[in-house]
Amino acid sequence: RPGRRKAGKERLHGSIAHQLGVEIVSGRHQPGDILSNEIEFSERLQVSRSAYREAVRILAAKGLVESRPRVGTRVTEMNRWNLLDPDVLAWFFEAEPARALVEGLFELRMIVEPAAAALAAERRTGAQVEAMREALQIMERAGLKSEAGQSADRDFHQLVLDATGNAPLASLASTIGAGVRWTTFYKSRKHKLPPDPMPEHWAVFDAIAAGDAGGARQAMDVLVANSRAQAADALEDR
Amino acid sequence: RPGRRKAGKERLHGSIAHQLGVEIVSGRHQPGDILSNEIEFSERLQVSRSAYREAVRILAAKGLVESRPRVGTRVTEMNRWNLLDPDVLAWFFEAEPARALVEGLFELRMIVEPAAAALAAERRTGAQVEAMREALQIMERAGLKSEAGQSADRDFHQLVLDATGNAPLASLASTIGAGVRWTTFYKSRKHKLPPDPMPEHWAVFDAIAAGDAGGARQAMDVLVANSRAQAADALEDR
DNA sequence: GAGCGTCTATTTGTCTGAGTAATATTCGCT
DNA sequence: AGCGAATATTACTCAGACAAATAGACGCTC
Repeated sequence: RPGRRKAGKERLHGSIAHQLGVEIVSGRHQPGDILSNEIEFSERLQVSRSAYREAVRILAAKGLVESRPRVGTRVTEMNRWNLLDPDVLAWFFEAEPARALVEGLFELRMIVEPAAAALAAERRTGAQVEAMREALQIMERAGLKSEAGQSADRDFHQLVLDATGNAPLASLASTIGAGVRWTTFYKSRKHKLPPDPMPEHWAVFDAIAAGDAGGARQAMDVLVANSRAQAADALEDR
Repeated sequence: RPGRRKAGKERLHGSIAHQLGVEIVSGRHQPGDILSNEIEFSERLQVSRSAYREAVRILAAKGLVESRPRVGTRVTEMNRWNLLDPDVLAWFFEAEPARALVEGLFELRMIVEPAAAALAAERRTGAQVEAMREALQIMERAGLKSEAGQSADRDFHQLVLDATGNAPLASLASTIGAGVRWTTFYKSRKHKLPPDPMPEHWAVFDAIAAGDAGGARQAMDVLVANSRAQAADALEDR
């Protein structure tokens, strides 16, 4: 009972996976490193072997480690990691993520989200348009500093991706959502308060509502580019 | 010891996760369904509770199920699934994947790969160019019907993504690679033999080697579009 | 001395059975 | 009818044993 780390609502195996995951993505355990054997490791963590093993299964499912008899559990090469797994990404952001990763994620956003906005403009239903409007209104009222505002922001982007009717594309949302969360977090630490992002959001909305694919692409491009610029500023600061 | 399914080199927990994963993505277990409790399920499968539990941890790590005390293990809604997880995708393709999923994946390829090719053209190193050339030469010699040829095809696409220097983007490769594999599989079943894809591949290569971003984007666009068209044909057949 | 099969020790993998913790449901009380 | 406590069900955690796989050492053969 020595206060397991981050013991929120996570189970024991989950919190161990969490802890180990962070230690891996932050470089505390390098690729190629072999973790101590199950018995030793579980004893050091003061948990049963089963709990530890279930944690390892979780990490293995995300590509972070690989277990083999007689060898042990080895941290895999980074190119085998499932970087688009929501948990893995969250673990990256928990420890300070490498600059290259953040830039890579925004580059991916710049590729995917404008294209998604264009598809959404062509395929969105009326109900989806209304849901988007509502999200933006909440966002406008609550402001980006509040939890409700940030949540509405994420909802909006998720709604756009859902409106594409493309499940794999929408699946990127959780990934990208994590990036957005991180950005807004660091934004709030900056003295120079960021420009109001609402006009850009409404521009995206208007184009999607009007069924204007090209306009939606352009508007989303502007939106993500600004977000990216602010993240770049935040990266400068440290 | 009643011949576990797909008992290749997978461990017991892995093969159970595999089997259950396929049953879930193929709709045999619908979202919202609750799996029988651990004791009953593990007894039905004739395995220990630990093996079954580790399998469930794997599925939970990929977002397919969710376990809670007093409720059981429930299949989650599809929008929570990690569709970009290589295993999940492989499970989809093992059972016949829904038409919408295949189309969605190709749509995603059409968005991502041309953009990636453009980035690769700007950033590739000399060594990467040589590796790409080699892959295409192997592909040319071995032909697409052989395992070596298909492997070289995958290598080429992977190399292009690696050359972007963008890790999250490259992480999409395993996903997209799975799609490519599936396409070539069904292509080979079609009577009308598909057009020779080598010229398109060389066009992509030439543009990347020349550092021509726009040309690389265009060439990759053509390549993926053709692949998509062939997949569409294959979908027609069934 | 080189190559090849065998043997062994180490590690993960699997099994069993017990007890704990969390929580949806039920029941009784107000 | 609403609310609070008891209950039953389920996953969760633990402990200890045995099985299977395999990297590396060893010894044998030629």
